[in-house]
Amino acid sequence: MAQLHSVPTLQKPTLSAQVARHLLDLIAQQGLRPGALVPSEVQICKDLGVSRGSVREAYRTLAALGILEIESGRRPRLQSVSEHVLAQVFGYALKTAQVNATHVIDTRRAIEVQGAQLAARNVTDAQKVSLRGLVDQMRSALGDRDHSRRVTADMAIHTTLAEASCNPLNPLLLAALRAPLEQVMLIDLGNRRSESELIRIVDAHDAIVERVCAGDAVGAGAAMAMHFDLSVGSISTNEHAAVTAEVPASLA
Amino acid sequence: MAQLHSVPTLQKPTLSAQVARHLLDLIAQQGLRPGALVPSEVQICKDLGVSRGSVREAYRTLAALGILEIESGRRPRLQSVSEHVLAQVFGYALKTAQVNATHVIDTRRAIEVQGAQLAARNVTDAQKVSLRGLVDQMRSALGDRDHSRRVTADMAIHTTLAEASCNPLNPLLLAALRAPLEQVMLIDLGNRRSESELIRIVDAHDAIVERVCAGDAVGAGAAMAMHFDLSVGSISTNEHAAVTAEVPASLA
DNA sequence: ACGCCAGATCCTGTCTGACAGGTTTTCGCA
DNA sequence: TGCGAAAACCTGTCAGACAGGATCTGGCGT
Repeated sequence: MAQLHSVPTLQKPTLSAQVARHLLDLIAQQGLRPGALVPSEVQICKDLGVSRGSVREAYRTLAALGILEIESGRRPRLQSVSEHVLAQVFGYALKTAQVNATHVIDTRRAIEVQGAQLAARNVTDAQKVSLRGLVDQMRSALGDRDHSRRVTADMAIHTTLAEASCNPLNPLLLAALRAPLEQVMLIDLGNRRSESELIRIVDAHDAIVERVCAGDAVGAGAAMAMHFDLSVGSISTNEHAAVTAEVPASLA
Repeated sequence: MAQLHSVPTLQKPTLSAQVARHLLDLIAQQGLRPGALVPSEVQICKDLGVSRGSVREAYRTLAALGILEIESGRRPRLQSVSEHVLAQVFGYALKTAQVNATHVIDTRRAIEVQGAQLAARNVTDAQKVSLRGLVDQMRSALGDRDHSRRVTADMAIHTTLAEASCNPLNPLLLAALRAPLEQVMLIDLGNRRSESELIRIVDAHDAIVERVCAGDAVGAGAAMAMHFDLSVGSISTNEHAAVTAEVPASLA
């Protein structure tokens, strides 16, 4: 029954790790859902007979994993899984050069291409309206001096598509992969693009949304793949971009 | 300069959160890489003038995120990004019913289809040999009473393909999505399959490996997609499986 | 009887000081 | 010069204490 899966990164069953595992077992046992209250630190101290310091460290570990929401004065409660933790992990991997921006973008491509396919199957009417409105907004922002409005609409389209896929992992991973990229790539890509490039980008989004709204999964996936290959190609013209550029045709 | 990105899950800049951010800044400033040593707790205490308890909590947070490797008696050092943290997050999402097994498998499908495409481009000769050997091993294990040998080879094929994709995020996410599934789906799927199903599964892996070794990105992706749809369809025949089952043909 | 406010209670954030046990370094002795 | 033991360093854990925010409770006033 004592299943040692080593909660954080510790191999010797330290006390705080055991406390953390106890908490996780408690959650699983009682089938707690996000928002549920968990025992206070002092309560666990008395229950398990360990010092408050050890319990605090366990709580801290679970809070870092996005499992517990801890606020001063309040009972700790379970948190909905959020992108913050994943974003931190990916951000750390990027900052320490364990992965590079191309890897992250490639993974986003995989997620978003499949997400577009699923979105075409599951998109709601309200989401269709929202998506079309965002495309209009994007196009009308083409003349803006700064690109903030266009970029905002761009991101909102991707987010909405991820939500429409009805797989909560899609918006989660999208946000988690996007955030660290923005921190690393300080240069605003939009500012370096030519007018014709910007128009092509808007057209690409238009095509994606159109295919999604039409319920055309294959076309939506192909349009999303093409969008990525177009953008990646204009960011850096290394041989890798050329490699992935051949794939989208296969999706059509 | 004071960029408040809220390290863990705390909005009020608590002391320990500030310490954690200080550590991260230190890492970024000095361009530290995995394996590098970071200051000890006591050192940071003296440097920042905070109590050891607060510093400990910060270190604990970073350890939970897989950034620091902390062991008794040793100076803490930077860790290579590992799947453990991601697996914990996904496992928590699964256990609290924020996502279900289908979502996880769908995401794996997206990752692995693209991974197979990239693997076909980047696979090394040594990996080709290894992959072919694993397929042989899988086929020769068809007659085994228990399925452990076949399952082991199966997983090794997927892992090797992910590594061959030359995107470190692929093996990372594959492992992170696979581990929690194994904990949740206690029923050994292999034991419920018929002989003909098992043969089809081996053939599917054979086809994937063959396309990868031939450098056929499109075919490799299609074969991987077909493998997933075949397996998912036999796991549960809900309408969702039917939906995704139509996609693979488009990839061919 | 109802609503509001103040005190009591609970909980987290932080500090101080201390000791056990493991790891690394250093230094003296052979 | 080489090796072993002691010293220095580091994390793990404990106890007790106080500040401040959040919540609950009960009494007071209308």
